[in-house]
Amino acid sequence: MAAESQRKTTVSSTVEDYLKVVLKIEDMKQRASTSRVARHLEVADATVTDMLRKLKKAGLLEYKPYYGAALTQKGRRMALRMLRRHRLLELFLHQVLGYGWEQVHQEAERLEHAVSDLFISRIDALLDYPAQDPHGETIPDARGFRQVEDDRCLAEAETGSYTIRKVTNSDPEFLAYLDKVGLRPATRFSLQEKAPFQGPLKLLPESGREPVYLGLEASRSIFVTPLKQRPPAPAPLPEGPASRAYFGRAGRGAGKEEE
Amino acid sequence: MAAESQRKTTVSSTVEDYLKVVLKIEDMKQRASTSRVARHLEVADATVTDMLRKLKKAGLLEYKPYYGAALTQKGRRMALRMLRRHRLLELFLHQVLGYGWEQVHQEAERLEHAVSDLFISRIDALLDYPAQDPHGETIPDARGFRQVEDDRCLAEAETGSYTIRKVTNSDPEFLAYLDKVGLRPATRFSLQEKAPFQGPLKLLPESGREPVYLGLEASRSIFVTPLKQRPPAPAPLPEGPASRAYFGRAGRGAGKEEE
DNA sequence: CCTCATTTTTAGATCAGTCTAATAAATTTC
DNA sequence: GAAATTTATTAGACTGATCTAAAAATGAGG
Repeated sequence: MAAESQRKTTVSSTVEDYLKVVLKIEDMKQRASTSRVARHLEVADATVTDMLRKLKKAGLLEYKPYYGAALTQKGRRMALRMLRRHRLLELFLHQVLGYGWEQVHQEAERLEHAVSDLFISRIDALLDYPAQDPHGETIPDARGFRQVEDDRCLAEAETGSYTIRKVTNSDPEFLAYLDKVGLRPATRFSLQEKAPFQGPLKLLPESGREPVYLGLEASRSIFVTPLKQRPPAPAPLPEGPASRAYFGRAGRGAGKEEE
Repeated sequence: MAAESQRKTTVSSTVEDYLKVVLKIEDMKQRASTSRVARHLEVADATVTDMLRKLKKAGLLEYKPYYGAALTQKGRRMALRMLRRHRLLELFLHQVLGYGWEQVHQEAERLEHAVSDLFISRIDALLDYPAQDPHGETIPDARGFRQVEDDRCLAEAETGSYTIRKVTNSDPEFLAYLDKVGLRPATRFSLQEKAPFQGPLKLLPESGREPVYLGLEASRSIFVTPLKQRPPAPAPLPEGPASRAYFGRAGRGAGKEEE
């Protein structure tokens, strides 16, 4: 092994949160500027400046004053580890403890800093090595690899038939609402109309009762895959809020790997 | 509701640890002196002095300088809440995630500060409202009541037949050893000899192969109930390290309630 | 290329929890 | 009951994470 390789640095849960946020911002193809990081973490800008300098010193990210931060290999590894923990925990809470999908985020947010690697590997096995969390987000594998999917944002979709792949919004109110109107990962629906000028979208969920009207802003956090005529198989996604049973499912979809 | 009743004070996990330790010391019928608390928490005495004064100010305990601390109602309620969380978590880790009984303590120690009340009530239900943790310790109920058992310490027992009720020691090495020689809660054994002058005890576990020799010190953390001739029913205690199934068991033994 | 608004950093402070070293109270021993 | 020992408290300092207010850099528009 080379000189300065994988020493298992242990960091505070605060540092873990900073790394997670920088990863999230980079994933959105944005620059991880001081103020952006501060907004996500709800702390003062000055606090972030200090912290970024500290994280740079620790080799977890690069930092250029007045510009912003970018994760290093090491920082990225740690951030992905947290992402994996978070999502596995969310799925565990949903599947084993019957949490609603609007409840899982908050609890996972605290647990991800507290559980051991053993805990994570046990729930991973218990859940049969799942690939998605209850919001449809990809769970990075133990080495930090993630499937890269090409799903598109509902806000940019044409009218037509789709399956919901993931919902990237952790606001409990919003998620509870989607759940109520029957929109969750793996749900099929048709997008019937898009009103112009930021107008609402009209969707018809497959279990087709009432049409659902959704604001443009809301539609930005819903990602879909187009349905190519007669869908071949039900989309592979865990489901059912209070199902206590463990569920199984192996194999991954097609797609590239990242990281 | 009266004026200054149950306002839900939220405290740091450090405070939770102090309260737990004071409860533990009081349970051992000892005075919660500064140094004793410091020893349990592995911090400097001076730190404890400060903290006890702070906890007194918060109404969580009484504190007399140069004497020590005693929990108030409020402090006791919080300490029992932590005890319940800790023990439920231990059992959960053992029963659902297949942790060995020597592994559960350390993980629960971190989780008890991180999980929500919802988490606790879900695992409580999942485990079917259990009364003992994997070490045989009583789990306080949601209101903070505990069964008071009259079991005696093996160190003070006469030769004869016993059932192991609980093991009050969280040292993984020690627990792994007991497990190896087949001594766990609910195990029946006969105490065959006690060597004089702090000498070892000779026990024969019911699944009687080899006799086991145990130092006097070790025997202090093992609590037993005498076996009255032909035992009527197997002792009620969850068991088996990697049993993934949920287990059920209702009802409580005879015994007084406390707190 | 100069000015103004925005963004970022610096400076200085606070808070919780901890430490060590020095002092003081309590207890034990002779 | 005075001296010695043990136990506890005070004093002063540090660390990590945060804040506010003031100063400085960036970059956009004229």
